[in-house]
Amino acid sequence: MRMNEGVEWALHSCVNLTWMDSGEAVTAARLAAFYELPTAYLNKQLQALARAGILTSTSGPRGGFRLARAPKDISVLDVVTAIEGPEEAFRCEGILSKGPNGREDVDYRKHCVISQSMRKADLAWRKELAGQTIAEIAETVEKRFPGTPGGVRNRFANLRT
Amino acid sequence: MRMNEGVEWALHSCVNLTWMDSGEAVTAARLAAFYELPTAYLNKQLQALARAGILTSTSGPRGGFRLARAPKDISVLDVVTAIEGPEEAFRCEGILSKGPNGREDVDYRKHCVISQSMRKADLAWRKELAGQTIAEIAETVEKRFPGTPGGVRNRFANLRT
DNA sequence: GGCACGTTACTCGGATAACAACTGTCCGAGTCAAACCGG
DNA sequence: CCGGTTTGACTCGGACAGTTGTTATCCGAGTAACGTGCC
Repeated sequence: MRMNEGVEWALHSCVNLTWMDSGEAVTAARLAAFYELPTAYLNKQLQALARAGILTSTSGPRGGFRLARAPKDISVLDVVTAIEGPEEAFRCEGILSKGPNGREDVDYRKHCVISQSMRKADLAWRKELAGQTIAEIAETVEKRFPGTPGGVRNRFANLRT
Repeated sequence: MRMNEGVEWALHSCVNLTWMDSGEAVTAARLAAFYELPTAYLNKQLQALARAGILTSTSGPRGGFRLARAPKDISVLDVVTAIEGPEEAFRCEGILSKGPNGREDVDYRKHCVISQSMRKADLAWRKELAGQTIAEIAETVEKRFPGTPGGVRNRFANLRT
């Protein structure tokens, strides 16, 4: 049960985009170079964020990605879901239907006690992620390292893509 | 981020073992036949549970698996961890070390705000799983379907491996 | 000088390979039970 | 009849393939800016 590496990249990229002057797009190449990541693959993740409505993408010169809405309206769960997909980690295949008194027409994802238990944990996880926003993360970073926003803008400006 | 299928199998098998007369071992073949699962692969998962100290295994005739301790002392998290391993789903690779002011000697798994946020959610998930025991699950099933324990013992007895 | 147009370079986007992990299978080492043999 | 021994079958355990999902890469469609020429 490993989470996609792209989740970490996407979260960091979203936080970095928070600090850009609004209206200024950043290309996938620059976002990748920022952390020395593979450009094309990060682009793939950014596409997923764009499809999910978290980013907007612009083609051509001066194009790139920018946040589609205010950072306070983007939860960590939004980003995770955009990359990982909406389905939960635990897969109830309903093996009870093969057991004694098992029925094919029963949705064991809803009725199986074990499935319920796992779902409960999954909901707790999602709730925690939904309670955190990109804005809060950016704020916390700014408090601990006040020079960060400027440093990030500076790096993007001087990056040799 | 998909969880191993073996987690579902392992949980159901543990609950079924709860209902066996203590001291009576059940072979991997029977546990697998119960839900029409691939025997050898389930055996692999049961081995993991044995390594984790959740089950004890016995070789030879009349051998098989049995619970290593009381069901109330086996949490769902124990089973999940035995199959999936102890590491958390989100992998912080510490990409901040490649960014501006990044340091190689800093453990970003501890200091990165994003990593902390993901870890917080992971802990909530684990806490939820740790709060559920195999005994509680078995109890809930017994309350809803009182005939289950007897039915399970019966099926194991009559199973043509 | 201003505007329209063609060119050009740049960017995303999806289609395509390489790799790793999960899934599934097989056969051997060890073990326990039963059968057998001798006393 | 009883105990020790041998045999044999049974079970787990780890080593070995097949399949799916993740990681990485490449090239084309579209686009916006720029330069050019015309009015």
